[in-house]
Amino acid sequence: MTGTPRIDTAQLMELLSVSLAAYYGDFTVAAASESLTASQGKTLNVLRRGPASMSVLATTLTCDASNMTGIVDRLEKRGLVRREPSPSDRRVKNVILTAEGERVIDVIRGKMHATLAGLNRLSAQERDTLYALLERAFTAQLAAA
Amino acid sequence: MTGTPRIDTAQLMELLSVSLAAYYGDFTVAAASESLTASQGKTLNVLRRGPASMSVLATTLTCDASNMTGIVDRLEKRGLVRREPSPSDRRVKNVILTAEGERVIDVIRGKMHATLAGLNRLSAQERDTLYALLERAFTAQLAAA
DNA sequence: TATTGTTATACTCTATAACTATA
DNA sequence: TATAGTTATAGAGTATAACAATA
Repeated sequence: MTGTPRIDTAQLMELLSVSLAAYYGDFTVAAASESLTASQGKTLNVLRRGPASMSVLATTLTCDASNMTGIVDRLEKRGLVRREPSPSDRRVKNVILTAEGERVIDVIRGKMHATLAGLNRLSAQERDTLYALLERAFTAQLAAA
Repeated sequence: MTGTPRIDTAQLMELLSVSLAAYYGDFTVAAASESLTASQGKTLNVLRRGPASMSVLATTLTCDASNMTGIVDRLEKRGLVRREPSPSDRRVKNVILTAEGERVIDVIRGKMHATLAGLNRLSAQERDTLYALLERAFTAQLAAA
C-alpha cells in the first residue's frame, strides 16, 4: 500500500479548516432554524455532556467568562438551561440543561444533514478509523492523564 | 483486524464537535495574538486560496453578504486586503490578500501550536488516512462535479 | 490574597430591510 | 427583473476593567 500521496501538516490543516467551515456552517443553519445563535447552540451542545460552571463553559467556548453571563441569561430566559449554585463552593454556579433544552439541541443535531450525510458516506470501519485518528490528534489530555 | 469498537454516527459527530472546537479555539487565540477577530482571521484564511468576491466570501463564511462589508472594511483599513472591481462584471468586487495580509495569516497558522502538535502526533501514513477520510466526508462537491 | 461570577463599556459580528449601480 | 454590494438599524457576541461575594 503506497498508493496514497504524502500529505504534509500544512495541507492537512488546510483541509481541517475547510471541514470545520462546513461543519460550522451546517451547525449555524440548524441552530438558526430553532432561533438560536451559533454561540447559544454551542453552549447547549457542551451541556449535553453534563452540567458545567460558568467558567468551564467560557473556557470550552474559548471566550471570556463575562460573555457567558449574557449567553446563559438568554438561554435561561427561554427555559433551555437553569443556573444552580454549587453546594461545595458558593461562588460557583452550575449550568444545567432542562428537558426542553435537551430536546432543542437534539433537534439541531438531527438537522445537520450535510454532516450526517458526509459521515454516512464512510463505511463503518472507516468511521472507526476516523474516530481513532481524531481522538489521537485532538485529545492530548487523555495522553497526559 | 476486528479490535476497534464500532462507532456510530452520533458518537463520531460528538468527537468531531470536540475536535473542531479545539481547532477553532486554537485559531481564535492565534488570531487574537495578531489583534484580529476570528471572523477577520477566517476571511484571510479563505483568501489564501486566492481572490474571492464579497458574496463568495459571505457564502464561505456562512454569513449574510452585508456583514462582509464591515469585516473587509477593517481588514482593508489595516492594509491586509484590498478591493478590486471585477473586469467582467462591474457590480462585483474581488477581495485580494496583500503581501502584509499573507504574512499575517501565515504567522497565525504557525501559532496554532496545539493543532500542529496534535497532527504531528500521527505518523505520515496516518495523516494520509485522516486527509482522505475528511476529504470524503466533507467535500461532497467533488463527488457531484 | 485569589477566584467566581456579574456589571459597565466599547467595539465587532450578525441578520433584516431598503437602497444604488449594474446586468 | 434580478443580482452584487453598501448602508442603516437593532440585537447578540466579545474583551477589558472594576466590582461583590466567597474561598
